[in-house]
Amino acid sequence: MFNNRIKIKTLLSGDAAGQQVTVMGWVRSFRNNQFIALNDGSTNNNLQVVVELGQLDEPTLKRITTGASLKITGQVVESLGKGQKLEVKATTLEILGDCDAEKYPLQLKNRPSLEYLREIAHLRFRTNTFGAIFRVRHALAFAIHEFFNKQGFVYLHTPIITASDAEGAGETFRVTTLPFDNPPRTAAGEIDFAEDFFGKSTNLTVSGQLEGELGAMAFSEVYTFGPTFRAENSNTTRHLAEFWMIEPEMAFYDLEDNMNLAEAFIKYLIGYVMTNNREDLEFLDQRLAEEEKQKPQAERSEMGLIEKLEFVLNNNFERITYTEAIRILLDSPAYKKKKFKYDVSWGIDMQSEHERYLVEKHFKKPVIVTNYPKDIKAFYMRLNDDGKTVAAMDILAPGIGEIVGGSQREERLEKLEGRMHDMHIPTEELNWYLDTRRYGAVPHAGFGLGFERIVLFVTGMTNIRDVIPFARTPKNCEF
RNA sequence: UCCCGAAUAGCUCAGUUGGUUAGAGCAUCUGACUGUUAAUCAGAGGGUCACAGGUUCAAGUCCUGUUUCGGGAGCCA
Repeated sequence: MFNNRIKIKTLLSGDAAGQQVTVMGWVRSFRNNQFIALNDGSTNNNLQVVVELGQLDEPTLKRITTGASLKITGQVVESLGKGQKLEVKATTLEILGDCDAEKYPLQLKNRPSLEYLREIAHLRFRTNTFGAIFRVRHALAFAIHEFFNKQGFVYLHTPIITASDAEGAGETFRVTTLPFDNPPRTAAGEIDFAEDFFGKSTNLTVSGQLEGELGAMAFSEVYTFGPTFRAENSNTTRHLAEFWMIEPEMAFYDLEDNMNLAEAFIKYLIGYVMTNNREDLEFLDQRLAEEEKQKPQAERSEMGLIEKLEFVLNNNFERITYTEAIRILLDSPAYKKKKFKYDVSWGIDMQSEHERYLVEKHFKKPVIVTNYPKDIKAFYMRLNDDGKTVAAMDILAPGIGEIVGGSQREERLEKLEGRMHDMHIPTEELNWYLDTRRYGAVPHAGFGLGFERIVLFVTGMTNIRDVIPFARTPKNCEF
């Protein structure tokens, strides 16, 4: 600590009885004009602060409201009450910031809904649910860097503003300083981006992969972890216009190596949180169980949150080829009873219902699907010897769907140019990318993992807007 | 963007077949009590029934449009 207060988590987990301490935090509840439940965000557990009757004057007492911030000094003592081992007997109490109870929109005893809390996202961190979620989110971010650092990867910052959407990963947000009421025009009447800030049309990145590959061709192993932007009009529980993505890129890796890394990576993240955020996970586990109770029997999940995470940790991900996946679907009772809305045949891009069947009904664990038909995958994926499929791999997680998308990259120049030509991707703009295939090309692979999706999976939350502090979605850019 | 559903007090929700003055719990305020654990008990205040039209003697309730939100689908991470 760099100031003279003690964090509530430290206080509660240590043997501090008898010590004189200073604590600061926000009031969660004030009972009996005597007992303050104080929280400072270090843990969901509140510290009980006891003030003697008559110790404070009436006006001060009235200012101790839910949400008010306090500085308290006092002695740590064994609690007389049953709810907690330790409590602090206040000797001085200073109100740092008042909180008008009549106006404060976050009255915890009202059991506010997640939907309501999304509207007051600036205050929702002060709830147990969002406290737990964002401490877990932090831990996952930290674990990501720890994992790659241990493996000798270089953290590469790829650009946020780029000049092309060559990957075709989605609609982009345009970046420009041109006046939109009267932009400069070319002789042909089109907007003249030569006059723009960068002298060309630019947009926010939809992926750092192509730049990541450049780094991998020197450092062998790199990863990116940064914001990504897609201007798709997606209104779902698992899409954001601004999200965070992790994209490792490894030279000398084939598809198999790529899968091994991805699986070890996900398990590392889960394992990290299981040991370092136990209390928060237990809270989220309980929260999920409460929520499941509201659902009809048939819709309830079979496993609790912690149980699910342990299961994933202790079992290998199922690995099947696309062709096998299609065969399983065609042989499934669901298909034979015509339960699928969309038809199944080799060559289709699997629909959500198909992926859910494989993951949630058939295998009941994460599944890695490999070797997809080339026609439904991106140009940079390595063409297999059969000429029909590419060395792609998607990891599908129960309840979330696609959590990882990756592939071995096409390192053979002629084949890559051929694919780009077939898919009408201009090679001139990507000369810098093609240079990696001209000068010392090596087999390499990589994948992208949606950060918020892994946070969803680990916290058991179901709406992606609840696992990012301030969600950006179509028609919503508050805060 | 498409399909389905919703919008009533600060929050969570009821509101019957269209019928008189709009209901509850919690929160808030006032008072009581004082080792409480979402403290408890008593009382009080609090409503443009999302918005705009329409049907009707009469609309929170029926119809149309708009907005926002939720769930599902597509796009994907």
